[in-house]
Amino acid sequence: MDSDAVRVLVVEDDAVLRSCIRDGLTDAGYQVRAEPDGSAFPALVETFRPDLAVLDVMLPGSSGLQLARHLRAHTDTAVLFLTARDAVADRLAGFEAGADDYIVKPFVMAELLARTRAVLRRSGKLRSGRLQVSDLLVDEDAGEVIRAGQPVQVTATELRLLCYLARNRGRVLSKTQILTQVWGYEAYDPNLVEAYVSGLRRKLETNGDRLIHTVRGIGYRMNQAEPQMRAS
Amino acid sequence: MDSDAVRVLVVEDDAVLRSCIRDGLTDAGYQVRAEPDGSAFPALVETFRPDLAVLDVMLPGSSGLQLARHLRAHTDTAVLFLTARDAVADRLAGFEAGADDYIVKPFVMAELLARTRAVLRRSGKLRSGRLQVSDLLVDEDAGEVIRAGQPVQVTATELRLLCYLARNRGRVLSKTQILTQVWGYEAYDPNLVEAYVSGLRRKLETNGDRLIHTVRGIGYRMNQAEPQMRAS
DNA sequence: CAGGTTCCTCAGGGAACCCTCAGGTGGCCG
DNA sequence: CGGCCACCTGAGGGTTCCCTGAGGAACCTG
Repeated sequence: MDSDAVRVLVVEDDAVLRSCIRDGLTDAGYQVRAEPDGSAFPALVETFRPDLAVLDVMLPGSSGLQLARHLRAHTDTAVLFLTARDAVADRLAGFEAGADDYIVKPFVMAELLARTRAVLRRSGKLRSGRLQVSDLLVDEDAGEVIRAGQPVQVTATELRLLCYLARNRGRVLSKTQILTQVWGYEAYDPNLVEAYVSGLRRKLETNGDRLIHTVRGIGYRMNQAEPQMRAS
Repeated sequence: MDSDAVRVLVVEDDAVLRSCIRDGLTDAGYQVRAEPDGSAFPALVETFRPDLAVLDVMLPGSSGLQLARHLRAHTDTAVLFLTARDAVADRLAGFEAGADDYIVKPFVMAELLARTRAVLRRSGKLRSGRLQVSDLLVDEDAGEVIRAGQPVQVTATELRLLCYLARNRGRVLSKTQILTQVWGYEAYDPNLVEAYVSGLRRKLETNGDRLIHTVRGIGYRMNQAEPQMRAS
């Protein structure tokens, strides 16, 4: 359900180790996809769009090095190798293929997590401002709003307001609150908020459903994401 | 040329190892400053402005961890620890202090260089290789820009700006950010950035499509041209 | 030293945006 | 059912922001 989470793609043929890594990364809050081999790799990269790939070097079928080169050529995905081969030449080959880090088995999960965090921090993948409410995606870093897959153009002020609402989704926000937090005003001009909510609604609620709810006499509220089946 | 080189600050108390590292990094083309301890550290950070710091953890006087925290708090300098302590807890403490990588002695110079390159590439400090955004190809080393197969001549400043935008594609960059990162200014003269964006657009957007998007009230953004195949 | 290129500043025009206002709309309560 | 009040929304003025051509200063280059 955390679709604003950082996505990690794991490719490891050892089943025990694979589920171990998956659980560890999942517990750390990442959205994880674990594969036993690289057969579906290019397609997965397209659809899953991982921020980080944790790759075993020795894989049935194709080498992890090939996968890394594919990532480096086509994407900005970070690469972390995970291997039993401890020779210096192997490590150099890994970095040559574009790795960001290289961990030798056996390892402890804590170090994998620490290195994962370090790599993600450096590559700017630890997203701060990226919020999702149902089919609305607000990317504050990119200054971009996407509704049902379609990008929507909003102004700077509209974006600030939308971010504030999305961050506090599920809570009712008074107009005074909104004014002080979004505009920094002390003054109280409720119509300013009303006007901007109106503008946002016109741009976002094209298919009729209500995103920003009016709570009469109190303020506005943006609903939580629909209660879907929580698999995890 | 040399003032353009990547700067590396080494702090290592062992004299033999220190000169060994210095020579290796120097031969690799870096501008190196080597210190036996952290006594002059804050001043050096100010004047030398290193892109990367290679720190020994065990130092006479202050710990390398303290130096790393100082860097992390005040600068964007990358940190690479270099230590004889091989316990997992030590490594975790290193990453906790904000390290980008952690190498255990003894090591071979080739691996230090490989990891150095990986860290610098990720932190955007390395003028490495080619950046590709849709049909735009930027070769920072050769100072070459190719758009739709046709070479485009750009000046040195235009190239730096273009690289910075391409490296941070997908996110909005404020003019202040651009000024400090591309020009190194503290001052705020937005028109300087506007003028150069204007020039780049004239040279690059000859076929009408927009490469550099202006996000009014916020800054500029170069889109990462990837097919939106996300089936929700 | 002359010529060319590059870097930066300046200022005018134009467009986008922010906010206000006023009339319209719809819910709530007597 | 009628009045009141809160909310909605289209229009417009003032302002800010952005683009771009022109030009001087500084820097190579021959």
